[in-house]
Amino acid sequence: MSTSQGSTSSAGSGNASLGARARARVEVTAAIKDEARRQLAAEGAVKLSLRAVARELGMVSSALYRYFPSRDDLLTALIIDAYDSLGESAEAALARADGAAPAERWIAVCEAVRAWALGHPHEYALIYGSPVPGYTAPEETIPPAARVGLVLIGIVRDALRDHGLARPPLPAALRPEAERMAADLTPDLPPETAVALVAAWAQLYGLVGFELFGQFHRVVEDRGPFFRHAAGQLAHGVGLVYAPPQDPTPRPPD
Amino acid sequence: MSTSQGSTSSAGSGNASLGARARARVEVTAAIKDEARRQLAAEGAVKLSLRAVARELGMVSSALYRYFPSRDDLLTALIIDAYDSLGESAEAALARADGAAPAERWIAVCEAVRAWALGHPHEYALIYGSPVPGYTAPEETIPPAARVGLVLIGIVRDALRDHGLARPPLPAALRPEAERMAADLTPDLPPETAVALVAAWAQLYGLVGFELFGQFHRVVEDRGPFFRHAAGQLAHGVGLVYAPPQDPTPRPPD
DNA sequence: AAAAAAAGAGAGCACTGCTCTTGCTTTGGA
DNA sequence: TCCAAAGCAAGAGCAGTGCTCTCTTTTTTT
Repeated sequence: MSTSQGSTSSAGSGNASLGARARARVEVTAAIKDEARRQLAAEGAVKLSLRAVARELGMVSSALYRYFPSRDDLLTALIIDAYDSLGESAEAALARADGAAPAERWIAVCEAVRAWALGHPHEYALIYGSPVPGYTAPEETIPPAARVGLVLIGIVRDALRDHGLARPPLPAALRPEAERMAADLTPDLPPETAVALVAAWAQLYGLVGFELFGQFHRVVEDRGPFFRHAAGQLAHGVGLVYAPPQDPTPRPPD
Repeated sequence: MSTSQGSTSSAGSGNASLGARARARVEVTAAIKDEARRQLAAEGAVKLSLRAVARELGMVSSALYRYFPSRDDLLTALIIDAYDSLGESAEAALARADGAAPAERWIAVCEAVRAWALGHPHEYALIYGSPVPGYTAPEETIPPAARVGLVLIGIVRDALRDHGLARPPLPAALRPEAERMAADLTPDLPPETAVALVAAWAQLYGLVGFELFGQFHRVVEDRGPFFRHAAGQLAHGVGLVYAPPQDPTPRPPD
């Protein structure tokens, strides 16, 4: 679960070749991020206070600005780490499900996302909840944010190769956009699948968010089985089910 | 779109029978809410400042505490209004789609939710985004929060009565919970439908949230048709499609 | 060894939510 | 009608925030 999340994030690698000052810098930077992550996990992004972080680290608040030019930059660093941690969880789940049927692999990844979200609620809220107003995600968050999506795409790609895919029909109004999406995201997948995949991707976060943010309170109680079932339906929606392995390109049903 | 949203929310009704003081109170209360809503729409919940609201209204900040005992209480009032405004939009859309096929009515409501969200992004974030940490939604937000859900349930209920419903199979592990959910939420709908409905409900907010919070940036460009298609797939998922009108209780397919 | 770059410390600014005390005005009962 | 009680506005003040300056110390580079 907490694969790369804890402790001295990027400091562990080879910093022996660095001077004392540079080494201290990466260590202090990591310490700031760790303490900030602690406060984030404990109290949430809104209550994350630069002054409190500095206080906890025994430094004065202004010194912290040598490492992060603003509170938003600190948050951005945490966002990137959170995306990476979540992506790593998803990738690990996929690796563990190696060899399973496509729908099972899909469900495994969905459940990994859910588990990560339940284990890191405030970090999940930071990356998939309402963005802090006035804060616009900078470019460098985009690649880590894409990791889970890439995992899902990979599952579908493999399924197409190994088992074939059901292809839900597409309304005419959506066809141009669908082809654009397919070309941009998944060059080797049919447009119908690209659309279904993106929709399922978004819907997955609807399920997770509703559970996490309390919308299922007194509505869904036994949430594990419910989620698993819903994730299976999502898999079905992208065409991931029970297509005969011997027919690599089945015609769309109906 | 902005049906009950603007201006003097609860003040418009009959307050002629009230004394001058009481009348002033409802007026000031409404003015505070209106100005707060303005700031919320402009800057988001985090930047909503009691002092700024008071300043704008020409009063001193401490005076505002006579009307709302804390910032959270003001936010709660705004949350309730937002839920009601969204619910009203959904209900109005349903009314406009009167007579249409069940799936079309479903899509109309989904599109109303999306339109409201796009028109009131910060208010949407307030109610469906990450809750402000440390803030737990009080009881009085629950009924207004349920309005959209009730609209969706109504559509499905009508569809079952008038056209019949496809009933997706349910895994055994989910059956007890499904029956509990059906009994609590939709006494006249089958458990399979209750589960599918709740899942679709959550997934709808995944679609809306991803669009609103920028996750579709450079992924989905022509979002209107995409959303309409996805909403139609959700309708399909709850069994809302093309069942022969002459057979009121069809057996589940498969 | 001298110059330059980096880092920490502290004071200070403008802002926040919230509390407390001090007066003023409206209200309802005697 | 008078008067106490309640409601309300104002101001000062507390503890906290992000952030920016200046000044001093430490480390690195030339």
